[in-house]
Amino acid sequence: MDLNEFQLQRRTKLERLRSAGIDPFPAHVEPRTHTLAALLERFAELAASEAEVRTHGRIRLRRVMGKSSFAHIEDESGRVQIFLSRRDIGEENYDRFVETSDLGDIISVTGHLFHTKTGEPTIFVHSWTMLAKAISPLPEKYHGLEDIEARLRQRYVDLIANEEPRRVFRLRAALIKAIRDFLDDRGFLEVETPVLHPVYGGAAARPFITHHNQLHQDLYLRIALELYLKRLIVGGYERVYEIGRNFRNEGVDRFHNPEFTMLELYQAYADYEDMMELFETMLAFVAERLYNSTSIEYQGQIIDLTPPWPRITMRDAILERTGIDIREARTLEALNDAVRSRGLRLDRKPTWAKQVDELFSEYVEPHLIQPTFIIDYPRELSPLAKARPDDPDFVERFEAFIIGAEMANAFSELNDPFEQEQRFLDQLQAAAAGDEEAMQMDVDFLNALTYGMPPTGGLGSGIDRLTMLFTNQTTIREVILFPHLRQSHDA
RNA sequence: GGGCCGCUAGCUCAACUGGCAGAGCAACGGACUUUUAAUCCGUGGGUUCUGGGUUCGAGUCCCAGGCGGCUCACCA
Repeated sequence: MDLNEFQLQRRTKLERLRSAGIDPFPAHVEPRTHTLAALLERFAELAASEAEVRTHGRIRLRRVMGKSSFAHIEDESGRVQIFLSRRDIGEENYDRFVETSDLGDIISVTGHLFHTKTGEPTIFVHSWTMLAKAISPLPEKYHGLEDIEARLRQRYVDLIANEEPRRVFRLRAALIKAIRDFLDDRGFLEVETPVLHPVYGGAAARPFITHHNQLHQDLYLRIALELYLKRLIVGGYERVYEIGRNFRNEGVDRFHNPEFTMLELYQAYADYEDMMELFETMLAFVAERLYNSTSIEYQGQIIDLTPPWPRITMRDAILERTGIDIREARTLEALNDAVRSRGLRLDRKPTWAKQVDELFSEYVEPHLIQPTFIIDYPRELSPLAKARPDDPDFVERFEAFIIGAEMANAFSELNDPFEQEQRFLDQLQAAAAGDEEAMQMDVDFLNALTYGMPPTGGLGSGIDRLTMLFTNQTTIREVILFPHLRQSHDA
């Protein structure tokens, strides 16, 4: 380790402790009688009895004033002031505090509780010990750590210095627990399926490739959970879900990280309408759990998650925003003509369905701030979804949008093995034509369907984006503890 | 990947059209037994992201590269 000036100073203090026979990283810790929050909660009672308490924490503020000192120590639960007096604690103990402790050190104190004359609840320290000497200095006590790159590369420092990320990641955990509770109560079984896939599928995305040395086999990190969960529906579990990491070899931006957490769930004897009911109910449940309300605030706007949410067909949504009826303009040429005649600016896509998707992304999606279900997608975009009986160019699929971002994707699952085979063949053709995100043929999945999969509704939802919504964050990296960054040269 | 912007002390930030690299916090030394981002006096601390170039002189201008942010493209 190369130590800078500050670290060398602290190491000298550490050595001073050692030569006084004190281990700056002791193996044994006397258990605390209270966390800091618990001390504050029971302060009146504890102060009145003058009971001796023991508690631990990191020194966050330190004010040495000659023969007495104040400091604030912090643990996960909170922050409390401590007071040390040279007369009361003993010269050796006191001087050791002044000479060897620093901001950032983790210490243990015993003492009784009292109010200072300004009324602050304070621990009157009887004794203190070092639990872990901090060698590196903390960021500035008032501004904390603000440099975004430093915050992400050294999240541990960010979490010490800044309250906001601590709040966000507690809420993230509460959100995931709320989802589990909701699904468990509805009779869903939580399962775990492979991360390493011999064939990737279930989504349109490019995979990460890895290799099993012993088996001489290339494997893909999963891009979706879908195809294994549906195998379980074939197997007879009627309600399954998995919350797990997906990996997609795509760009990184404020809505995308190469690895991200996905919820997927499948329910037998259900369709996409049931999935809409489930999703809107689930998010309202989460909001109630986290905020005691089905309305939440996001970036200054009130987002009302109260069910039911509006359902708009993709056709109507596009018609409303652009005046183009995709049921009229049914070919790529006709669609391009319509786009051109209205003077809309749009990238050219190779197929009708992709052009429809482009039109939607460009002109509709950014406007979907309040929760909205967009339903009935072009079949080509959805190779795993069941076609609408009344119009087989469209499928029974919806995506849920909130704050202009896709929060869920769901369909009535295609369970006809022959049609599924044809859809895979269409994908292979697209791949041959240069579509890098086209799906692979999954022969074993087709085999599973030949044993009969009940009519099933399936839904996927990005946990990271839900967390953004529920923690009022504008970028995904603020809701992922260690988001992906390019390798730094000083790392 | 393209465009634009940024990178200065441990942290938060200054430094005019090129002219001695600074402040606050933190640190170190001193004063101080009820402070609250303690206060007061003093001191030290720099690969100005890296490497080239222009210039008497570069944090500042030019070229190349690194990392980050925003944005466009792709994706959830």
